[in-house]
Amino acid sequence: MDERTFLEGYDPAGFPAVAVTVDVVALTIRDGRLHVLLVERGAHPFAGWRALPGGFVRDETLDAAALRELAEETGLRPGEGALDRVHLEQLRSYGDPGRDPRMRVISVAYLAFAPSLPDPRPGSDAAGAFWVPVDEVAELAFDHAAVLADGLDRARAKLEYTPLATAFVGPEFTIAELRAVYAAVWGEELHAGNFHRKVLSVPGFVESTGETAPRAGERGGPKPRLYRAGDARLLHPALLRPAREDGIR
Amino acid sequence: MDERTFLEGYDPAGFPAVAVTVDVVALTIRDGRLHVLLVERGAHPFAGWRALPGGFVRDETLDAAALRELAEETGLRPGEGALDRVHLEQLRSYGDPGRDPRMRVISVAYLAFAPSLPDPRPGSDAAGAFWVPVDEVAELAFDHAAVLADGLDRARAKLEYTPLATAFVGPEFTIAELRAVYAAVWGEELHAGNFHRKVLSVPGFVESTGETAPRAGERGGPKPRLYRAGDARLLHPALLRPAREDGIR
DNA sequence: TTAATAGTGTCTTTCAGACAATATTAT
DNA sequence: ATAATATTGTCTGAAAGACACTATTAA
Repeated sequence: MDERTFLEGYDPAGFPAVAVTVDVVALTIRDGRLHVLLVERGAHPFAGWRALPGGFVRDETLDAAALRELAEETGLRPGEGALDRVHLEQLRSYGDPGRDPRMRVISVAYLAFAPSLPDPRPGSDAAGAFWVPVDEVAELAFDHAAVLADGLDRARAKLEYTPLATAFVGPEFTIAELRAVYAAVWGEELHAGNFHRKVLSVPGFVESTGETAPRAGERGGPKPRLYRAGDARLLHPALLRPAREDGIR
Repeated sequence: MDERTFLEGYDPAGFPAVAVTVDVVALTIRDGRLHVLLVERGAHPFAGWRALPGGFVRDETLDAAALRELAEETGLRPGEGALDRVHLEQLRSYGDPGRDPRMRVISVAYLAFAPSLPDPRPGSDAAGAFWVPVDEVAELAFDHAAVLADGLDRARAKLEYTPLATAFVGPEFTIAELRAVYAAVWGEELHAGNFHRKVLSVPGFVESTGETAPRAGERGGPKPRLYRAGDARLLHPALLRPAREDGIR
């Protein structure tokens, strides 16, 4: 039997029923605090609970499914600007039997990083969606609390050795804005002077626009210079996080 | 309708047929070279091609499925030693429509690191399995070449900031053996003296057994001291890879 | 004896982090 | 004027990498 004959006679129904979903950990920074996009579930199971936005995968790539879910839950449309600047990457998959009471569901989780997005409007399959500060997130449906925790770990780690922080700010930004991103994600203040020098010393992290902001901050100070994201994909040397417990045992 | 009523009336067959598989990138070091476990497919599709070991997920966790596939393809049994020392972690998932000609298949890929394992014996659903040096791997079935590439990237990166290298050696090892792991995975020689001092200076990476090897190397030299893996889960400071192109653009 | 290896010492350069100084701007 | 901020300078200590040296052992 050659491969063609085999495929023609192949019966896909011979496998156990498994569903595949994508769930998105969408992060943004508002008022200097890290927020995550949550929805309130309108349907069973976990009706009334908060959850990560997500849904079943259709005839599309996993990346496309994640972007589609994000667009649906935020009410933003691809091609209209805001969504096109979102950084999207796969986080990991979750598939314990019993994580969804309906049936076996494997969820491919994604991480999304965006500059401050507008308040979402309810999508079709969510009773509501909203940005919640990550340190105020209580119980979540399914195993979404673990997914969120993994997503935050990944985000915190990636700030160290990639230029990911630039995904949280606009196309032009000041060093202080970049520092605010690190402070919000890591949850600790950074020394302004050392941070400034360090960012400028990493090749390809940021590049000067030659311009300065039209106006200084609300509490005075010189007009800061403006920068854009550079072309580095890895930071070398990295911006290491201030000494957490050495070598987590 | 409450949640119980909903679940009782729920019909899982209402979803499009999707299959979920696990594929394993199993790495080991033999004769100082990094090898990957491959199988020769006996069944369509891609009959006769080489592929990563893997198969459909049953009623088990994804981790368990990966370990089971690894056991089946190597002929090793859990609980008998060798397999219990294998380090297993999820890599990422692959789900492009069309990556499997039979139907929509989402594959959750795993990375496995093991000390030198015996030659595998053929599993039930593989015509054969064998260790292949990673730099001699040619075409692979499905999108497994990309999966392998991602796995190698991950392995190379994790050597830098985790004690992963100790998963490639036995329970007691010499600094030179550890250095050989780094050399094999990174594909470049490391300075023996600096490596030695560096490894010992990272807290929790290795701990001395107090013993020395009964015999020196084949080409002379003093009897090296023996070490075990320490309790660190992250290396701090990290063992950075020798200057690849700065900040891969 | 020879050659290779284990382990240590030293020096230079780079970088992180603490601290200080100066200039600029909103209020 | 005052206070806060942007940016740059200086200093110390840690760490990476180059190189050298000694002691030990197989062949």
